[in-house]
Amino acid sequence: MSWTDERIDKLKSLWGQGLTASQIADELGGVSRNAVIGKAHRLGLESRPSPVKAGDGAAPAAPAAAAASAAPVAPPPAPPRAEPPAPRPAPAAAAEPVRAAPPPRPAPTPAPEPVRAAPAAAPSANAAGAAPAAPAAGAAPAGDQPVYRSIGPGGFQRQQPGEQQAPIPPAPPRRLVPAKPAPEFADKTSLLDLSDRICKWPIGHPGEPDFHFCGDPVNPGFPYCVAHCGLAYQAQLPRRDRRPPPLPFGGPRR
DNA sequence: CCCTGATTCGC
DNA sequence: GCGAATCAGG
Repeated sequence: MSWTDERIDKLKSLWGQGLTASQIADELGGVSRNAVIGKAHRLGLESRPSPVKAGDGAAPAAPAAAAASAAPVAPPPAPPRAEPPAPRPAPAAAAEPVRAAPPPRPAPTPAPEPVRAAPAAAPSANAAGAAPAAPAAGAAPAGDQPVYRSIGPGGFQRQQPGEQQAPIPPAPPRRLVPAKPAPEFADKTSLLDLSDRICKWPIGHPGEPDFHFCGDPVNPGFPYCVAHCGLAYQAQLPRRDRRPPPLPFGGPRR
């Protein structure tokens, strides 16, 4: 396969839509993922966030590469690609990539505050109980008994060198109280209100004060109401048949 | 392991 | 110019 104008156009288009190189390669057929990437770069297409250099601008200077080519001439200090933070705003607006369109995932439950904290299972004896031999004031330990010094309400600390042990962490003086539903959410659909019959579409964001769920009756067979199904599900045609103007969502059930 | 994009380098 | 091989992070 060669890079005809058509194929190049398609590559540009798909690349611009955010499809991965693999997907584009599938779409085009006859080329490998590498070929797509190579071509894209040669075309000067805007690079996309790579898992390799995703993070901050920690420019990983001249990487391996040079290894193979036993470069006789020492490469100069070489400013490692002063690539600026690339303000890639992403087209987003119009052409939402049909495929990778991240539907506002039904937020996996916002973890409603751990009401019941750890059972405080067995931090093996907290303060009170296990402390070996509380030293009554001046109680002189007989013989080679280690000496303990109270370090507060949490426990004791050995004083003899060589016999060290992490002090027992004081138990948190907190009293755990069952969470009560904030009154201002009374009419909102909370996590606890979710069921098979009501729309679980999240409204707002977990952690925000007014986060709640849609709560409308579901589109039977779906976790969301009809309206939100429209947002959550988008028609996914077989690759071969996909065309730029994507069909409206809400296609027939599988 | 899988995936990803970037890069190199022989062709 | 092309793309397999390789790298490196998720």
